[in-house]
Amino acid sequence: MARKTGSHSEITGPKIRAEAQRLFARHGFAAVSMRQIAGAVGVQAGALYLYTPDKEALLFDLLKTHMDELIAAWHAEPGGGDAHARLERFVRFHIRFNLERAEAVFLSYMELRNLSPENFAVIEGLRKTYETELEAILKAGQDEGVFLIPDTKLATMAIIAMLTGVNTWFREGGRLSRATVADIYWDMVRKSVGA
Amino acid sequence: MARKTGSHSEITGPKIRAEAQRLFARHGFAAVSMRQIAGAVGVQAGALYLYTPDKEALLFDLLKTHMDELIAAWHAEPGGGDAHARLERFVRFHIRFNLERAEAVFLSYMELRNLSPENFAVIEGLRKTYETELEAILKAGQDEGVFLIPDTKLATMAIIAMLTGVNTWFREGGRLSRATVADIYWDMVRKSVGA
DNA sequence: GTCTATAGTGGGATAGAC
DNA sequence: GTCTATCCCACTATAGAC
Repeated sequence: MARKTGSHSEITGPKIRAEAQRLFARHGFAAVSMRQIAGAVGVQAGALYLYTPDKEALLFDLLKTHMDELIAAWHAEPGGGDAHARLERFVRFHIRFNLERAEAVFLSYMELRNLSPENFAVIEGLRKTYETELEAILKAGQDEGVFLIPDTKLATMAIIAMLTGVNTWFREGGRLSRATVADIYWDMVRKSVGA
Repeated sequence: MARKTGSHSEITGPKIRAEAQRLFARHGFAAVSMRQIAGAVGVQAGALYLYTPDKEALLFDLLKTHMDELIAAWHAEPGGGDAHARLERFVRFHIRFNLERAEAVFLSYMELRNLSPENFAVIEGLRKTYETELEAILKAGQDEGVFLIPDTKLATMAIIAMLTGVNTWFREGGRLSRATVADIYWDMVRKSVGA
């Protein structure tokens, strides 16, 4: 434990990603130096290049992992039920998952500009995949006659923006609990689609 | 017109702000250099310091001006009417104004981190002022009995996030016109507050 | 696997000529 | 009011010792 050098590849890799995520979210990708990340991890800057080919690849890894986990977590939720029940599950899932990973969510909205065009396209594709999950629910509800939605594409974007917005103001220990916030947002979403 | 040097203080100042806004919005504050801004304006980097004490002050000026103009433009809108009519005006105003100033809106959400604590507090105060305008409408509607809102603070944040989200996907010449988008969003907002 | 040292580049800001 | 030139510092990434 006291030694300063040695083999730590199984510890250092995840630690680099964790500290990079924290620093990028707090100060912005361009404003954070590799030296800062190395300092937070407890290694020298050069050592980072054993784990990532360059700074942008580190960012891409964070965003890609986040999007993959988001989609996997949604697929792991119980399915079935009518559109009304599925929409409620989506709303509660989205708020819960995003609040649990506030830093990663923040990054995945703010730092897309710093990706190469190829990497940008990958993340955008995953985002689209996730949005399509919500749109499918809205379309199903429209077909079943339980929702009244003028445009399902716009409703998809509107609902996701509204739900993701919770991350910008929610503070642990504030006036409302996560559960209460989710209840209230579900009430607004439900009404907005005419259910 | 052909001379390369001379006095242009009335042209150069606004040009610096315009190019800085464009570049900051496109690449991010930290990723844009003073040399880049100067190049876009057509002057040397040193000349920028006749117009701004430093890079951060340039950013603050852009954000402050935007927030002042947003609030002034809202106050210039016709007032009066019941809460239902005032909410509709707010929804249409917000979408229209934000689409007209997409770069400034983007900056005012993305680059707050790069302000000093004092300057950050100024912008946040102005944002709060604007949000309070919407909250007052929602409270009035709740009192008049025309809205059914579980929590006016949350509804305020939800509606603003939803409306501002239009900027992330709207493209001129796309499937829907601005007017149609505003109609659809107004429909969703109206329903979400139980009107 | 991590270190030290450094190459090479580019950053913000300033001084002084014109 | 703008220019050129420059100070000083920080950055990403790499080379080579241990």
